Amino acid sequence: MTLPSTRPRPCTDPDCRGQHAPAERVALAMSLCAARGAQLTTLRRQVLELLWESGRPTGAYALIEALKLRNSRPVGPPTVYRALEFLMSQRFVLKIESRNAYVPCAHPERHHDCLFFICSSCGVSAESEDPRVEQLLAEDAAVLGFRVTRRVVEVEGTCGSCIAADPA
Amino acid sequence: MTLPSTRPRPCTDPDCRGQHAPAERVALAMSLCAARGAQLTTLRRQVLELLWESGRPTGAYALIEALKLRNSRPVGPPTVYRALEFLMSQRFVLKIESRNAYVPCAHPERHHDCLFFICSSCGVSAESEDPRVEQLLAEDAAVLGFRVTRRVVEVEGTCGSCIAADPA
DNA sequence: GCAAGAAACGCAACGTTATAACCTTGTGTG
DNA sequence: CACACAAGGTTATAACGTTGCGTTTCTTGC
Repeated sequence: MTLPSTRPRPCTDPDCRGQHAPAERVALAMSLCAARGAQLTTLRRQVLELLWESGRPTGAYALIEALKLRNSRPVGPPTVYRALEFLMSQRFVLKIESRNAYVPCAHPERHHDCLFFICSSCGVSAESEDPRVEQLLAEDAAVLGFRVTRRVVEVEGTCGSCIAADPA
Repeated sequence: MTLPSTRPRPCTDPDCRGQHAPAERVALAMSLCAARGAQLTTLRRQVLELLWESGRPTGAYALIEALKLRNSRPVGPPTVYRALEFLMSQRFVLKIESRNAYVPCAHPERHHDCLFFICSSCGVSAESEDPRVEQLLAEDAAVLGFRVTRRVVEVEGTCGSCIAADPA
């Protein structure tokens, strides 16, 4: 399987002035790694590039297929999962739990919780954030005496483009 | 594998006056099915009972094992997945996406979105709801022109009991 | 430069979660 | 009885993820 053709992912952050072309995002990851003393190896960089080029949540096995095409030498599941683990530890990538798929994070330099809108029709996901939601979840957790380590917020539905294309 | 012993699941809804013992919950499901013209067959009822008795998110294959013990006659994965699909369609059960596991819903009679707090330490999940979160997500979706069909909100962390037991 | 240790990667096998495809059974209806 | 239909059984396989271990590559202190 080949990954879908390059498609810029929109940033839904109204304050965002960043460049979200794959090259810029990978360059940001490289500079963050340098600052953090982490190694963005060739393999890890390739996985991140593929995720940016895909434009939609992509499964680990699709990445394996794409790496095979790009590299001639095939890689196994553990290799890709380790790369994903690293990229997630650096917050360059996040997992969409409801899809068992992975997406690049537009703003790894900022520490925030992401919020995803995933289109059931075309498969594209839009990354967003809403500090008000984070705040409410923190309040609800406090009431329960619950210490939060991670938030998963995924909204499924139909994106504007698909509604326009097929107003069912 | 046997399921964990019976453990009442707390309802975090402050307005709740319902009885959450497994028997009461299953009885509610039966009456809702009667009203809806849906069939809560023996198998489907057993799966729902097991989920209520488990007290924590339970995987499909654990349910298969538990059904084997309870029934002598083993059931295959498709059978259990079909039962879960039915129970989810009736809103008696929800899936915890970040765990690939299933939990019974305390209030299938009300149409609402659930919010889960899942303890990484003991595995217990607390079901909650917060209309304010639903509202904010609806607003964010509207800005994107996105039509929502489902919300997944799962908060991972450490529950109060585990913090008290091991204040690391 | 070079040895020692750590980090990353390759590989085979395996474990877990979920679905496809097809068949059987039971039940209600004309 | 013939038929339609919903539910469940059976087999196989797809899809997702991990363990264990050996090898390579990179870094670091001398």
